[in-house]
Amino acid sequence: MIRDTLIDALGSAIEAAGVDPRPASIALERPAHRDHGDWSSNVALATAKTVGKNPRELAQQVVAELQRELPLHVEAIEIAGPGFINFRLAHTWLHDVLADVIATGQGAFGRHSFGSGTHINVEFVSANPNKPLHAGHARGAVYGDSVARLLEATGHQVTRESYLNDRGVQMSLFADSLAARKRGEAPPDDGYQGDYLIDWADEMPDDSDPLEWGYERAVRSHQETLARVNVNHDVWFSERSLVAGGQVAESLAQLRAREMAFDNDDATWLKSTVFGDDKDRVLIKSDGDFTYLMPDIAYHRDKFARADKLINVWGADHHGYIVRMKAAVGALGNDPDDLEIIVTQLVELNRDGVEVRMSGRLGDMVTFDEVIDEIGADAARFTFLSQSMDTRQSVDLAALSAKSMDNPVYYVQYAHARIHSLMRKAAEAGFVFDASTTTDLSPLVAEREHEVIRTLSEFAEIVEIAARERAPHKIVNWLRELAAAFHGFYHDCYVIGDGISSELTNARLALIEATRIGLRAGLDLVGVSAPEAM
RNA sequence: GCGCUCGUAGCUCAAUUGGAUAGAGCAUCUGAUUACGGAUCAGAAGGUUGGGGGUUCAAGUCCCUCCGAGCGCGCCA
Repeated sequence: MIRDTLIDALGSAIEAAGVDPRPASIALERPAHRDHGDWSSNVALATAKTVGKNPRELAQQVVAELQRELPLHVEAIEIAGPGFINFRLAHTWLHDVLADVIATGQGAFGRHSFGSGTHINVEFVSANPNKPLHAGHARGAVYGDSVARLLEATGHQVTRESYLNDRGVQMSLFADSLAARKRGEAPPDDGYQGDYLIDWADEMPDDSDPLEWGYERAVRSHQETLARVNVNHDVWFSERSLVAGGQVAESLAQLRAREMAFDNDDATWLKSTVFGDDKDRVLIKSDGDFTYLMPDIAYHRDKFARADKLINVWGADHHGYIVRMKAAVGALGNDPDDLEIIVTQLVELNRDGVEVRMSGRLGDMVTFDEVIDEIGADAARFTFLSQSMDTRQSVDLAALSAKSMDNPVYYVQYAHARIHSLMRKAAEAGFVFDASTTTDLSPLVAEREHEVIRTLSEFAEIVEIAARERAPHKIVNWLRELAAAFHGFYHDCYVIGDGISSELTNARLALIEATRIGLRAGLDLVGVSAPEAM
């Protein structure tokens, strides 16, 4: 890769220039502005101080060494600003990139292996199994799944998991509410009021246990909804199974053995303050019941027995529990850093500028299914993944339901469909791209063509960063850039036609094939379909 | 009151984790096609990155302090 070539060259030049001490690492990045070349390094700036030299002077020395024998593809090296070293590359670089994309192929493009040997459990959704998923679950669901996709693409072994809170007061209330509906009565005042229970009661056979039947019905509802947006969990983990299997008791015994649990005021407490929590937390109440925390601890203990690292995707309203959950993990003897808790900020849903409620006890909520019905699975995934989970997201359903400019997913999918259309046209004209034969890429000299390849060249790096930072929105942004570069190319550069030589047609077919690979690979990572026609 | 997450163009959001002149889309205005799908392309305009101070070669990014927003703060789950 060109990146390694340049870093190696810089390293050698720094050594030859007699820099001492030598920098621990050499940064190489893509400048924000094209004027600053294709690649840039701030190594002179970063090193100057410790060496006691002026940054530009140091850059001069390094560049003088580099000039002795220019690295492959390098056309010019310049010093700019306070001491940046900028590399300007020949077109041959991009031709190599393009050939490499095609040789790599769709299945492997942008993939890495640095996660090999690490098993990560990604827990997400984990909604209470007593009502349909609501719109507020959507963001976390597609986010968790795309993080899992990114982890898989970087070599990790991944388990997608959802936790079921299937015991306790809420489940009894749920069963009572369902039973009441079955009798044609209103649910208890503190029960579940939503109309969905009327439908479920209708479906329920007369001789069924409302709790067991309702529980299974709710889980099935979650699974069916998630499947519509390409989310399929490997494990649906039952809280009841932990209690029944004795793992809660074992976990408590383990905490006691480690002197991380103690009795006080007729209750049993976790020493979470040892791990930075504000106060110790109750595990067993004075009435003898568990708090929610105790089974959660047993659950995380179980997950750690099955995976190396845990990722929990939580909604913003749960951020207050992060410290105590990590403390609990530490108390069990695991490294708290091996439990990564990601909080997704809320989504504000609007319809024509008016806010709609996403959840509510009375059942006046917008369900996840309704969102999918309204805007489609692809738009739902693309939209909810399009920005960082750190900030609150504002979404207008009316704008997204229209196949319009407000909806970037079509812009990207349209690029993919256009490529297939082009290939069909090319085939009619007798041109069929064949990846197994070498194509002469030297006719690709237009800036529009280079922009497409330059964007493709960034993909592998973007995938790595997106995976490490758990940031699928970076893939979404890259897809928009690639689509934009392609549409620009498409507009200015004809692939087939009277004035186009067969050599140029073949080279451009290679370009659009590589673009197709890129679009497909990126869309796969965010779980959005890549249609061949729209 | 305390804590967490934030505050970037009229709107919705980026910004390679400290890099060079803060970028896209939408909306607004102006243009482009006798050929491959106009769900397209090009251009213009739009900013004191909430305010103030600090750190350094360099700050939207780090620190302090105000202002504002969302969400939490139970022997509920």
